Order: sequence, then C-alpha cells, then structure tokens
Amino acid sequence: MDEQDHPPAGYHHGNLRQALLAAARELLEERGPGALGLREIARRVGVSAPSAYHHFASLDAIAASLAEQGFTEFAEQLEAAPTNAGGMLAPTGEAYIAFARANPALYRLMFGEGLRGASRESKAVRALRQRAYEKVKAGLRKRLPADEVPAAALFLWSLTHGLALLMIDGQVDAGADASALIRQVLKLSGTGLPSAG
Amino acid sequence: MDEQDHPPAGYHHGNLRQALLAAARELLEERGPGALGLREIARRVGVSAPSAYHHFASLDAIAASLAEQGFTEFAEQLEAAPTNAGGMLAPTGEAYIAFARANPALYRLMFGEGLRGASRESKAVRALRQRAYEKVKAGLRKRLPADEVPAAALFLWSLTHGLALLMIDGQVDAGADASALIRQVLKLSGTGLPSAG
DNA sequence: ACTACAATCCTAACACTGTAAAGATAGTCT
DNA sequence: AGACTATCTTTACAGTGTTAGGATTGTAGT
Repeated sequence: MDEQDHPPAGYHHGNLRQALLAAARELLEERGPGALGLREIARRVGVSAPSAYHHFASLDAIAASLAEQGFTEFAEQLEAAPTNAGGMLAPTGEAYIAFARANPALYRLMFGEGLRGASRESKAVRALRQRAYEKVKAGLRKRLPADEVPAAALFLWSLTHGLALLMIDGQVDAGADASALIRQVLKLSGTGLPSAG
Repeated sequence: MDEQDHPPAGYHHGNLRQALLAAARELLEERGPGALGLREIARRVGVSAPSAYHHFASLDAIAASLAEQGFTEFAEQLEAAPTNAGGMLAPTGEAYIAFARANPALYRLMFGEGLRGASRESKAVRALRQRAYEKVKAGLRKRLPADEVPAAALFLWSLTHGLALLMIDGQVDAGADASALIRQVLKLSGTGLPSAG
C-alpha cells in the first residue's frame, strides 16, 4: 500500500489527521467554504470517509480546526507586519487584508461562513477572534483616552473587515493596483471624511 | 383539499411561488442561510418538494430570489432614512445597519453566504449590489473632488458593511444601547483617528 | 357542454451527502 | 508469541437536491 511517498511516519496510514486537514484546506480554497465535504476530503487523501471520525468528531470539527489553523497564521502575519511595533496602524491593516486576499475561503470560514450549527458558536474560534481584537485595542490604548478606545477599535476592525470581505467577494473592481486603493482607503481612517457625520 | 385558508386565489394550489418564498424567508431567519433546504421549504408549505421546480429552477434560484427581495427592501429603507436628502451620511449608515440587524440571515445571503455556485455569480444580485453602491457614490460626488470619490465610497461601504457583519455575528457585545455605539463608530468616519495612517 | 390542452402537483427513483455500527487489519506492549 | 488497542474498511441509514413520468385540475375552443 504505497499510496503516498511522504514519509511522515506514524501509525497505520502515516498520520492521517494532518493529511485530512491539508486536503480539506486545498478543497476549501479550490471550491469555497460551502463545498467542504467530508467524503470529498477523504477521497482526496485516498481513504474511506468514516475513517475521518477517528480524528474528528464531525465535518464541522474539521472546519473548526481549519479556522483555528487560520487564526494562528493570521496572528503571525499581523504581528510580522512592518513597523507594527512603531505604532503605525495602517501597515497592520494592509497585512490584515493581504491575508484575507491570499486565503479568501479560509478567511470567510474563520468568520463563520460554512460552519453549520455547533462550531459557529465554537468557543475556541470565538476566543481566537477576540484575541486578535484585543491586540488592536491594546495598540489604541497608547494613543487614546480610555473611554474612546472601544469605539475606535470597532471602527478600525469594521473598516478592515468590511474592506477585506468586499475585495474577497470581487465586489470591488480594484483593477491592477489593488494595494494602492487599499492604502488610500485605510488612510482615510486617519483623516476622516468631510461632513460625513 | 382545504389545506389552507389564505384566499389568495390563483391556480391549483393558490399561488405557490410566493408561498414558497415566504416559507423560505421564515426558514432563513429561523435557522440561517446554510439551513435553507428545498425539502424543508416545501414541507412548510405543505407541498411536495419537486413541485417547487415549476416555479424555480433550483434551490439556488430560490435563494437568489430571496436576495433580490432583500435588496429591494434594503434600497427602500435606505432611501427612507431621515435627512438622507439633506446630505448627511450617518443616518443612511444607521439605516443600513438597522436593516442588517433586523434581517441578519437575509443580509448574509444577500452578500453571498449560502449561495452555492451559480447564484454567487448571479448577474441580478450583483447588479443590485452595485446599484446600492452607486447611490453612495452619487451622494459623495456633491462634496468631494472626483478623484477622491471611489476611495471615499469604498471607505464608507467597508466601514458600514464590516460593522453590520460584526454585529450580526454577535462578535461585538453591544450591550443595551447598540445604536449609541453604532453612532459613535460611524461618527469617526467624519473625524478620523489620531495618527492612524 | 364537451373536448383538447396546458399548467400544476404527486409519486418514484437516482446520485449524492454526513454519520453510526460492526468487522478486518495492522502496529504495540508484556 | 499472544493480547490489546488504535486504525481503517465495508455496510447501512436517514437525509438532501434533482429528474422522469403519471395523475389532477383549471382554461379555451368549438
């Protein structure tokens, strides 16, 4: 039975779980959150569908696991954003949107799409979202009176989240230089809009 | 065969199509976009599943129809926003978010969740989204140089869309007076944030 | 009014899905 | 070696969206 040459060693198959997650992630980005299917995942790994139940409690658990994995990478990339330590917010925003654009389906999954029932309320996923959010707040506390922080953080997160989703959905025709447009939009979070209020 | 007392008159059943749409919409808000099921819809109307195919080409077509219906109501409520004609943008933003909060699942459906394949690319739905967007742009043109309008419009839309989704997902604990927080956040679109750029 | 017709609805069936139960197969430990 | 446990498989069940073909009803034509 040499169905694969990866040598990761392990038990029977050559540690499944991760193979399932890898296949799931490929499928996710190939065909979107709604097309995540347990049988298709197993098919790609070359294994029978129910065998997945030795490693995951359900398809939702696989999706939740992907979401967690996504949040981990997300946090890494946000913290690695250039001059993040310097106190500038825009570079973090750009990294945020870069991640979403590089992993569109994963990003949508992380924010609830394709998760049916249980894992939509998943404590793990929700906690991870909140942790990312707390980082933004911490950055703002250095520069704003405490009572303005919540609204300011929500403002920044809404703007970035919304822009990311609109771009992912192909709803904004960014043309050739998307990053220029992104920078332009994010910069408005500093200056504001004339007579918008 | 008196399975219902609604007298809407019509053909055989007493115009299905709309009954299906009504049931679909109830189901949608009750159990979310992912739980939209043709068989369940038919069940609620008291009719056999395949009969829906005389009125809709597929389940996706039902979902797309709901989305269209949603956009229509959406546009109405946005235009009815107080002092919209006066040129203020914030009231429109509040109406935007009010709609999303009143019809959370429908709002998500309108922006792509739960639509598999075809209708995600649906021209009708996409056109409706664009039309709503053009209205925002038109409002901005009166107050900004032309070359700043696209970024400004995208800025406003991203902020509002993102805030709406975060609130819908229960990701922001708005507490008792959500509208106060909403107003506070939207107001920041006018003033901007110190040293955010 | 009676007939032809077209629209509407139904039952039966297909290919698919997620999941449960029970049996085969390999690796591990004493 | 033998017992045991973890892993994977076949089989089966209830559910889904969708298609094909037959029954039923309302509409139009003469």
